[in-house]
Amino acid sequence: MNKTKFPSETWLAAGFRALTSDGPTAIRVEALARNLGATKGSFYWNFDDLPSFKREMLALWRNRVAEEIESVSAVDASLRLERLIAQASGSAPDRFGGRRVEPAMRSWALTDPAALAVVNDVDHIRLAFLAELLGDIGQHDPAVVHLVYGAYIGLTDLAAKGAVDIGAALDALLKSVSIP
Amino acid sequence: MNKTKFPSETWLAAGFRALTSDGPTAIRVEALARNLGATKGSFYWNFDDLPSFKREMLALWRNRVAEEIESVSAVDASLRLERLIAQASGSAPDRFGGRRVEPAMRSWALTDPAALAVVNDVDHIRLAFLAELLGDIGQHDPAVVHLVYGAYIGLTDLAAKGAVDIGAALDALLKSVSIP
DNA sequence: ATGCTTACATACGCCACCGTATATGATGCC
DNA sequence: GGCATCATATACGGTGGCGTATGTAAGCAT
Repeated sequence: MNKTKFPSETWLAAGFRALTSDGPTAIRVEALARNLGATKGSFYWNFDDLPSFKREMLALWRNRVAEEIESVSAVDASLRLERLIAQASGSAPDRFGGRRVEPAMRSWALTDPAALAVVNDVDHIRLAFLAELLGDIGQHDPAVVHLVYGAYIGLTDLAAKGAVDIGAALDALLKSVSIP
Repeated sequence: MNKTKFPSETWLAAGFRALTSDGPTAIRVEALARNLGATKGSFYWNFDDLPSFKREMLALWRNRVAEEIESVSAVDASLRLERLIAQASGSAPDRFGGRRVEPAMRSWALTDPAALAVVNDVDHIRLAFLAELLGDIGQHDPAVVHLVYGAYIGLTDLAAKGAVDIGAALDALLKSVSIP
């Protein structure tokens, strides 16, 4: 049997569930403890305090995004764009709450400077990679890079409420901006 | 001199300032009162309670969006798209917090069912209008309509943090999807 | 078996907030 | 000038959350 009933990963997963379902302010020690059937004692054993816990959540997400980009840049150059779209529109390999994480993180960034810093970091990582990919197919206009990324962000928001197919829309977009 | 020191519009404006700067949970009676130099007494004179106050905020925004659409649909058909872009990218005629209202509202909708209903309503209004405009220029693909709207949403989010020119990106998009 | 450490649980003080109940100053009316 | 009503202020009880301090049960070491 396991030694520890509530390891830090369990707490972090509960944090992401709270974030995606009820927003950043739902990340509260006692609420998480109730949901897990634990108490605050375990939380304060695993983490210094609530801000520290949030920092770990943000770092976790940032690393996951970086790994996703890495995994795409590892495939053959001619397949990267398709792969990127598949990853953006598919059921993301997201351990904590699926596609709803992206809107929740951006929402978080609107009010929390630490979250804003991480989201800005993530934006730079993805924009740089996207600029490279679009450059490879002859598209060098920075406005177009921003456009594609903006469309991705907006579509993840609309898709979180259903009724929008990210893949179809992004396909239409890339067909438009590519220079074949 | 004015008769009332803190009419309901003053409270609502403070509500929008709180929403755009610190998120929906910053809409709190005592915090608003502090910011205005008033006390809770005035708030509970003007509004039944906090949920009622939030309902008024949501209704106000919904009506403002509807008026914006109306104003665009009133101009000559050939100018509507340009006008729409100008309105989307320019310093919006927004009485409460400028362009930051849009991301804040969508953020609010992630956690509050009443806000979600209003945002969905607004989405339908704007998507219907956009489908009509794009149809006028021969673009009938629903995925493209979603794409353009998704780009608008995502770009308002990116623009709220600076570093992105909505107008340029939307211009590039419409150049791509139009069928001249 | 005794003691130390780990991983939690429980109990407490504190503060922020909501909503209500009550008080107070100003304004218009007669 | 007396009086009602308006608009706001003040005072209060109750809730829920944070962080800390303390309790406790199980594992391992010697």
